[in-house]
Amino acid sequence: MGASDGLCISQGDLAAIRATPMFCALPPRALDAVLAQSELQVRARRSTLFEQDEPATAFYLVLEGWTKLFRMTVGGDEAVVGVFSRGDCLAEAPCLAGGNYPVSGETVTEARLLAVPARRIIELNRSSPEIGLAMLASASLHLKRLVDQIEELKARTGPQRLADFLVGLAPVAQGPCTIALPYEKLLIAGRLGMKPESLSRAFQRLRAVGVRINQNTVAVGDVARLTEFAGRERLMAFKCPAFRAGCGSR
Amino acid sequence: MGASDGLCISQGDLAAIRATPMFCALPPRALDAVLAQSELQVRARRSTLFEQDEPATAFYLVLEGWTKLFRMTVGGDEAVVGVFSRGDCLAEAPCLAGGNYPVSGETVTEARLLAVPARRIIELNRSSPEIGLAMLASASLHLKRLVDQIEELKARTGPQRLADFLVGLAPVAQGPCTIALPYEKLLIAGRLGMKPESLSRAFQRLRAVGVRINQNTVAVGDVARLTEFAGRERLMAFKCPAFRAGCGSR
DNA sequence: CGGCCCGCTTGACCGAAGTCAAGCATCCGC
DNA sequence: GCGGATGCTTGACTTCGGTCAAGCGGGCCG
Repeated sequence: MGASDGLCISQGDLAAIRATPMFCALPPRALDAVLAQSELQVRARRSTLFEQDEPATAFYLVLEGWTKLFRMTVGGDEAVVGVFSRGDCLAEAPCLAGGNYPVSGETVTEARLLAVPARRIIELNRSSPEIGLAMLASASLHLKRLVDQIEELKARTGPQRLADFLVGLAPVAQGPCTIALPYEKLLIAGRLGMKPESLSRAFQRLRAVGVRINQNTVAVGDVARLTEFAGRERLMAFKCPAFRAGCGSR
Repeated sequence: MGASDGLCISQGDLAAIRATPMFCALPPRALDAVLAQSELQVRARRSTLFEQDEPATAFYLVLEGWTKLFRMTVGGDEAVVGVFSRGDCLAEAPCLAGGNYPVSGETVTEARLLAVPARRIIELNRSSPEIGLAMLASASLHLKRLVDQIEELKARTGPQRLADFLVGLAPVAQGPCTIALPYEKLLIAGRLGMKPESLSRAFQRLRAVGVRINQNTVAVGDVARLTEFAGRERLMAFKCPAFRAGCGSR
């Protein structure tokens, strides 16, 4: 809350900030003005950033660690809307639009964040209108991600969503690789819209397309094969004899 | 494409435009400037507005009729992302952010639309920065709607989603009412993330909470009861003996 | 009028995924 | 080391919802 605290941002963090869709188009003077208003926060795991339906007063840029956005459902379990890491921006749209947060936000690991107060940014918008467009660009990206998620939920099975998730994590586009799961399986399950039990079984099924799992390390035989599996038409994936054949112990 | 065509907008339409989250905060001079650049379109049913992955050059404001946003899946069927009517705004975020359309847009009935070219708006943003914030407000609303949809898909059954849909259409918050379905059942099914067959069955199940359907007219016994059903915890809805009892022919 | 197409409903069937319960490993404090 | 919490996996069972196929009713055209 201190006013002009000597906000000390490392060179590396600054580079990350500048790479953001939200800040990349900003002229340096405007960026400095934004940073001068912001606060660097270090948060423990499971720390609440904001809660759904609260008035949106600040948005966050993740510098290190992982955070999630989610909704509590009537049943008491949470519907995860997104999981974010370095360079991602949270809740900027409702914040600038002057509404309430449509979701709750929480850290899932220890995390370093940049908290940007809304009021000041709105004022800044008057003097440098690029800010408005930059935020719109960021919001537009979020819209796209949500649409992606809706499409996945509507048109793909659990194992396919998992395959897609792994492909997104893979360092190469084809050939073999190993992947370290970035956060707990419980959260991965939430992110993919299923229960932990289903995630377990989804991993089992992916053995048929060359995926081995051990603890939180995943070995992929061929990323291209995974990609193809993720995109294959619903159900066809399991009806096809070629895949059925690979299902036995091996 | 004619330049300064005598863009003739009725008083009623103008009122609708001013009621939009996107244009309501705009000073009259800026609004005039926007309208001067825009084009009034009358489209037949099933007319394509834009296609997914095309560069976004214009956004649309619906003045009359219905339009939908959707994605084609690999399997060939479409995942509906939203259905819009008078006063709703389509695709403004990617348009202003200078990206591609993340979805396809199409009219589902004959429709009257205002098409707003992107380039000119971006220029206008410089002289009146409120435009940026206004668009952000609109984008923020869309984000909220998408999150709502994700929550529904993840946490609710088909009949519950249908109940929620009907509640949104009902003119009262409690007591009996009748509702005319605004568009074809096929599209309703898509909007709710299910197949037409499942929609039929969902209507059947809602008989147990006092919903009767006849052609495209729905009679609701008590909207409050529907609302309660929509929010009830997953599965509980069908396990509860009180509801089971009402399931027989009656 | 008769034929046809289309949108919708119904029934039979099946696969996907949630629930419940048990089992197992790891990590932690005492 | 032990007891307990936590997170993950497995199995048996159930329900939801998709698929396929048939049937029905209305509108349209020849």
